[in-house]
Amino acid sequence: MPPYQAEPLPEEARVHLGAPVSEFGASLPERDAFGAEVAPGTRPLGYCRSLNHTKPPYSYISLICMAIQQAPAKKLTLNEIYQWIRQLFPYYRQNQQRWQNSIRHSLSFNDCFVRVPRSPDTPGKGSYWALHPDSGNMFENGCYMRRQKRFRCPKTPASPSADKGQKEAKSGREEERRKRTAEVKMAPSTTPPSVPPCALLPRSPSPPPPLQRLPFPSASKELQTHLPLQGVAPIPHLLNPDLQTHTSLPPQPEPCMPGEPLTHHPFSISQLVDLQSYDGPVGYSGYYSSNPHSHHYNPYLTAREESVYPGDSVYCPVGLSMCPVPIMSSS
DNA sequence: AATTGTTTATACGTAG
DNA sequence: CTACGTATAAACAATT
Ligand SMILES: [Mg+2]
Repeated sequence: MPPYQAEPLPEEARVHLGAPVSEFGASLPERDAFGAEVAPGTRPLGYCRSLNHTKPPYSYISLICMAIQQAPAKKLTLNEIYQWIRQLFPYYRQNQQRWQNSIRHSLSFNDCFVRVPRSPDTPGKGSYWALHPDSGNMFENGCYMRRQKRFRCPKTPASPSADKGQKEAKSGREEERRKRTAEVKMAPSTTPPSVPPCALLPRSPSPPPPLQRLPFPSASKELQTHLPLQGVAPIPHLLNPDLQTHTSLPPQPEPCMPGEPLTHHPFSISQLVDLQSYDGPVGYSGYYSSNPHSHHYNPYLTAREESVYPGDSVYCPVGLSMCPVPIMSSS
């Protein structure tokens, strides 16, 4: 038996099939791609793409950052991170063993995440995870899949003499690289349906990242404080109704209040909110560029792990990339 | 025992 | 091409 066997049937399935039985027991209001509440039975017919969630264009690192930053306390337990992600992105309702392992790995491996000892004697396992004070805004460039440089804890291990960086002299042969796309996954015969317009249309033509604050689906204190051991809705609402209305957005332009001293991590996820419950290639309001002479990491083109179920069509905007691409069109 | 956390190894795609 | 950032798997150790 495989190490991890996929959930028999993604809890998701049921949810989408009508029974609003969230994994939290309570009837969590279903959200559409834009975070709008979907009344039971009100779902548009074509909406039922239950198991066709494409992988959100965010690295685990960025997801974790978002989760942590939206938390009032700016710190979350592992499980809370899981929940936040799972809640927001239906895609992560599948293969949990897999991505959760990756999440753990990311937390440990990356210096930008630091472990914060748990409160005095709060019941529960594991400590909190927070962002390293100096990690800053790691995604300001708008590339959520790959940072230009990964934050390294300034601490130079061992002798501070530092001197030359004792780089990982790991040169060594990179070995064979063939295999590769040996067998090109024959797409589900059926030609991938043309990408839904919304998938390509920059929702907000607004140029780069205006750093509007756009609060995340805050788990509101309710969750935070009484984070139910298990079995209760941790994240009451993903979106503030008023926020969904794109009409009135920026409540506060500043991500941090004057009162908030030191370490603030402006994530500038700006329009990201629109991606809540990212359920397929909903319009990624951001930073795709078709700039020909610049190859940028395009998650849709390079998704390693299957982004969708076999047989399901996958919408993959092609020829686009993630990063803002220095388009100084102005010039 | 299960969850949480650390670590090693491999693979992939892009940046330079 | 190599270097780097990331994804994934897996083998543990630590904790509850
Ligand atoms: Mg760490």
